Amino acid sequence: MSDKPVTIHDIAEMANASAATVSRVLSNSSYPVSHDMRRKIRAAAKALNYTPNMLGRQLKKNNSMTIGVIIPSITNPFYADVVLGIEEIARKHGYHVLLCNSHQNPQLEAEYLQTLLEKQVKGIIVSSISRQKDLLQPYLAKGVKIIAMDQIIDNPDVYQIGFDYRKGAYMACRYLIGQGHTRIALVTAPLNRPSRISLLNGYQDAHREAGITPLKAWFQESEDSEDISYGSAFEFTNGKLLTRKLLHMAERPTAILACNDLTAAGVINELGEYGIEVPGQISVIGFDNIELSQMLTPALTTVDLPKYEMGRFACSTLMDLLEGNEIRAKEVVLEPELIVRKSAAKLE
Amino acid sequence: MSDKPVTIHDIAEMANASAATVSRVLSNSSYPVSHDMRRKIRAAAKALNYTPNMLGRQLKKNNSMTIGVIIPSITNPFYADVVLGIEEIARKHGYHVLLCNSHQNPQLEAEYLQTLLEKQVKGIIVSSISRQKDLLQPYLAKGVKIIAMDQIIDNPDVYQIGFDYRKGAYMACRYLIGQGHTRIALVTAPLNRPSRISLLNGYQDAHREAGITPLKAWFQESEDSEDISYGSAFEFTNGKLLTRKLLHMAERPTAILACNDLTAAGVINELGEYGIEVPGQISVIGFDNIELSQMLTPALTTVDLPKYEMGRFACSTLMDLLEGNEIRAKEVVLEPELIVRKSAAKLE
DNA sequence: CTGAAAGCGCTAACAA
DNA sequence: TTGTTAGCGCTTTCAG
Repeated sequence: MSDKPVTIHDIAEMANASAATVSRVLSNSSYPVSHDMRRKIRAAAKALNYTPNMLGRQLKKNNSMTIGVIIPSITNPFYADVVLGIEEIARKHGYHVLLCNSHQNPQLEAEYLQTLLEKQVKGIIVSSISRQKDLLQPYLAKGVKIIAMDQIIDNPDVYQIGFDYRKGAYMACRYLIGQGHTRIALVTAPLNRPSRISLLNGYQDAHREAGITPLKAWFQESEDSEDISYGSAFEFTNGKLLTRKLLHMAERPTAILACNDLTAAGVINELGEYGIEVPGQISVIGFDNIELSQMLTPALTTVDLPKYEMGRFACSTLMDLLEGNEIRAKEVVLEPELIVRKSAAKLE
Repeated sequence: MSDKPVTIHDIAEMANASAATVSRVLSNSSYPVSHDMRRKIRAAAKALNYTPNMLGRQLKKNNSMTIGVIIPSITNPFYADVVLGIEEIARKHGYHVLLCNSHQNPQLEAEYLQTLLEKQVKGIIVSSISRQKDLLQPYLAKGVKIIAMDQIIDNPDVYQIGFDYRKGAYMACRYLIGQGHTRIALVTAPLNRPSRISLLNGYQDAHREAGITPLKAWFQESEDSEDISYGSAFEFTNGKLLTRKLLHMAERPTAILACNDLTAAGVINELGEYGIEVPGQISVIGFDNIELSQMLTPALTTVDLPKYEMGRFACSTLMDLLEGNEIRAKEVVLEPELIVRKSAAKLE
């Protein structure tokens, strides 16, 4: 099989043209080429079963038409949604996406960043977990455009797009309080990200506003662990573990807010194992509104975050940046929305 | 910011060396270079904050060190797992993965195939949904190595790796029959893929062997639809719809086997809405063993398919192929395993 | 051990 | 309208 691959020179020869002319027609340049020549070249290309070598073009044009996307894990449906949005926009602009799973590993994240640069990527969308502030500086210095998604990065040259986690948690708690709940627990993964801290703030704000002081013990944070890498089962298990702690307390809460739907699934599951009815005895609210949430029994009341839209928005902004268009805003915050389903109810 | 990017020539100048020598040390060639020269070049590279341009190297070496992966949708956790496995192996070999979501769209699949080739990818792992048999032929002719995953492709030049769906369904039915069930329904997405047909065969084989003839109406296949693209909600809804049909029949089944866990989730959900207890009144068994299955209530009894392993295996084989190693087998079938949880029980 | 030179496949001045 | 030429950044003979 594979002989020497066909190049524009082969086509040139066959069509009695020069490589330049071939390039002009095959790359759809606006450069004038006679109709006849065009035809001959197209025919030759087809006859030889020609496939353009983008490496050549890209090297010449210094543009790989590829963007990099770094996320913690594609196994998390939250990110799968985001990536879908990114990809859609990228495709529309003729860009490809190099997807990198950092597996919550800062080392890996740094490595990927480097490789992306070597691959001549001109733009990167990243949901970073690195706490290292200046990790991105060398890349920015080289002119790479960077969009931070979901996780804010403290750097004036980085475009930011995220959700209002505070407001989401605030809305959820307000809702519960409105339903008569005064004993609301917060079950969350470690507060090692700004988003999680905002979430806690929303929880506190809603309580303060209502003049309620929740027990310290109702705030349950799972232990910080490095290798969360593999799958959503980790979050689920967290939800179970923390719920168990809650149930072993003298003063049980009547409602539980979880930092995400996966965790909420664990909460509900554990409550089930203790024979506690949801929402009859304890109400549960999740966060994210991934598709899982409607599949649970009872269907999960949760805070929707427009994940797909965030992906689209992040990528649109990046495209604007790369194409030299005007940018709307350097910092964008997307609004959450409370999705009322069946897992939270009025306190009797 | 971004001036002219730094090249090996800049380094050569600074280190009083030639570009050739710089290349040799920076690409870790085994070519002999004096220790002193090495040091100087390394120092210069660091001083100039040099980043190699892989496009140059790859064009020269005619090897993009990238493989392509085409799957229906990353939003389906089944594929997310597979991709994780692929990526792990690719990384180990210094390869990158260009991930493409075909969205069940044969047109898109064909486009991606083309782009991958243009990007000089030398190997592709594909879970194809195209029914067009000779789609891959031109690519194979150009020497691209292709691995078909999960969905068998009828082409002797394509390496195949898949699951024994027949056996999985057979095991599930055997189990149910062993539990006293004789009225087992099969709820499935359209039989437009070989895997689904195998699944039906397994279902039939188990029945035949037990001397049971299931009602025709217990086989419920959802309607063929083109744009399933977005998310797992589609499968879930399918499960609900088909279950509803089942429940409106005079002769209800006592057990339901679903073609995948997402569908099974829909089945359980719909049964719940009808006030039917699982597994008390109707048993349910899923397929795939995605993480969702342990989060459902009741925890789903299901047929595990080693997804992650399939990804690893597919990629290992591809790496062997690309590195010119001996290949173990052209066709590999991975074994399913029944995971007994709580959603199927003895018929009282 | 080091360097000069050619060239991977393509595009873009510049000439004709 | 077409062709010639000179690279994009890198590797790799082939000479020294």
